[in-house]
Amino acid sequence: MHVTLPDGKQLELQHGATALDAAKAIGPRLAQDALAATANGELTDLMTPLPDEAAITLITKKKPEDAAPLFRHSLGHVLSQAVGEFYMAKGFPREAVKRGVGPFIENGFYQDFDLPAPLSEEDFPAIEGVMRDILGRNLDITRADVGKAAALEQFAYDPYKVELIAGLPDDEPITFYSQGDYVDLCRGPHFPRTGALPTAFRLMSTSSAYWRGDASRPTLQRVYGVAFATQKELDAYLERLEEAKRRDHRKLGREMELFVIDPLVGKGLPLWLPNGAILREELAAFLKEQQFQRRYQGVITPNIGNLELYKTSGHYQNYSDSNFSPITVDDEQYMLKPMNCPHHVRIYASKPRSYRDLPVRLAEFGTVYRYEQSGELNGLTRVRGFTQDDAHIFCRPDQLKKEFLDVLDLTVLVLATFGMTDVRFRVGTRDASGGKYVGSDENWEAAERQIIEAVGEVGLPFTVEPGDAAFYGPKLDFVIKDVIGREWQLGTIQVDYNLPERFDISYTGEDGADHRPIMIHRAPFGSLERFVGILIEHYGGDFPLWLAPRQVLIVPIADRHNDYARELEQELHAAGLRAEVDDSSNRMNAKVRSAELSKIPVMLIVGDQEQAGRQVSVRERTTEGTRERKAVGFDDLKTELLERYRARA
RNA sequence: GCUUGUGUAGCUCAGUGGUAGAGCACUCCCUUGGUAAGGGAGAGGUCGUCAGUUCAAUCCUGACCACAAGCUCCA
Repeated sequence: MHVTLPDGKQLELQHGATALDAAKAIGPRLAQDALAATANGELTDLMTPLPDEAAITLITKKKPEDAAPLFRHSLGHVLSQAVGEFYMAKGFPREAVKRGVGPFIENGFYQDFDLPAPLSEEDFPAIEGVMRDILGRNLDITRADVGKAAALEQFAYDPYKVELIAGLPDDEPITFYSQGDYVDLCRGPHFPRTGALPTAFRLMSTSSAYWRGDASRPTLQRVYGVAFATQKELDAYLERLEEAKRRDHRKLGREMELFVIDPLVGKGLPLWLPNGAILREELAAFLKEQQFQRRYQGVITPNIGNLELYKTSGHYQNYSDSNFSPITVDDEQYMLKPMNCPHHVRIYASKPRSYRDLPVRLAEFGTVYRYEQSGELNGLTRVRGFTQDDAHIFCRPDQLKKEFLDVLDLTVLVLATFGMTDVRFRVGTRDASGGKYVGSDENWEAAERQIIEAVGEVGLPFTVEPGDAAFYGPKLDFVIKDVIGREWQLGTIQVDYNLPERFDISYTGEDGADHRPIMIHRAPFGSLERFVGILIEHYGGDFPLWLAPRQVLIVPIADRHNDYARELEQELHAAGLRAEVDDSSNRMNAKVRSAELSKIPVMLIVGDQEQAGRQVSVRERTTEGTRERKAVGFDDLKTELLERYRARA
């Protein structure tokens, strides 16, 4: 076989040779330092046979981070081994610990266990201790091919492994990786020995995980760990987690009095406090202005609807699990509205439509209710009652592309307005097998094709995810990462040929005949709840002036300046700015501190000097830090603030 | 819904088998201070809920409720 090295040098090795063989052929020193390799661009380990034509690079202890997935995976095995030893030390037999899967993940690894007694996070220091001990033993990690029968015999005690092995093809060898007396079914790749693994790891949490992700199968206990090549990287990662905690919208939401979730009202049903309501209203006003310019028309629809409506739309049948149960009134059944679309369709159908009327763009901040599983609820980002910035565009086929592009343009504008750059565009299409979709194949294909075309035309990077479509049509979602890397879907655009058909809506064409309109569903924010939640974390509570619930705080230095301060407050308020006076008996330093902690963007400090010349001393929070200006004319400042407010800066 | 945790004053958290404490916030008094904490006093708690064990439970046990992390799910 043929191996090409990064410098272009060629090696001729025996068939089945490994990266270690290649390293040995180059030199004994390299063979000693090598930890992993890439073959034709893919990470591999030192013990797996190379392909017959391989361009390889060797990864040594100088740059272990290049092989992070490998050491994370190996540390997962070390965890698995350590947990086994931990339970044996408690007197359980070796076979008592059964294991699900244990892959590497973004910053670390996890391992699923079926344990004889639950593991708690208090056990982590002890288990980490065993792990470090295993690293200290410097066990060789070896790879072996075994036959299926032997594999089944080896893991006869472990039903999970048996199931995994049984699912593997009969004729291909099954690989095991071992270190010391620990053996696991594994495809690899791994580090060559436990002593080479980084010690910068930490066990983070446990959780339940369904065997094979299936809620009807047994629950396993999953242990998560993070691991990095160096302690410095681990520390930086932990610091990021701390930062995420500081920015957590649930914490800031309470501190800044934006919202509360009151169990007496109901879980997943947030109450917007005055400060939060301001945020929400500012966002709504921003979008309404845009929609007005783009010729949308506002509509308002009720929060419940007749069950027949949702049977016609298909929401009732297709999403029975996530609807609130119907309410019976006078022999009729009603349901809390899970979607605004059916209502908007009926508004479209409320009068005959001509091709001249199209497109019809109906917009509503519509509140919907969905029964989310209790474990899914999360602050504002996952709730049971929320308001979508919804709109439905009914258009002719020849208008579809232009309309879609306009919606895309609006969404890009929204994201840009908030400086959201780490956004992923995801095209959700049907998956071939699924039966939950309504409508004809040709409609689906046309819709999917047009979304992909339009997105391509705008030049946005996107991924296509089969199976991610709505039941009535494919969609384009905007997905943003929060501070700790969790992804949240924000806006969505969906092309729908099916609801118009289900509701049998039409327009009269130029030819005098009836034609079927196409619907676009769109929500640039997605939901106001989730968007505000993400926005709080995005800004860390430091909102720009236009969004800040408390914009200006006037700080009188002594009581004798209170009247002047109140006078300024009156004027700012009359001009439409959210201003307050801190007339408490605190010292001015304390007032400044308290305003800073409240993240109020503009502070006006007034004392004798300012009062004499109708001036203010300005202290502002900016992304670059504190900015101070002394002796600023109040009227100029007011004009400046108003301009910034109107410009949404 | 599942697993592991957590639940004590508005917030952040101590604490004990003999019915509770701090800091901040709040109220009042003193202080009138020039860009991140002036001083003092006071008020505030059914120790998540309901059962059980006990002479006695905030503490131990159980169930429930809520919350957190993750899993599953997300029109």
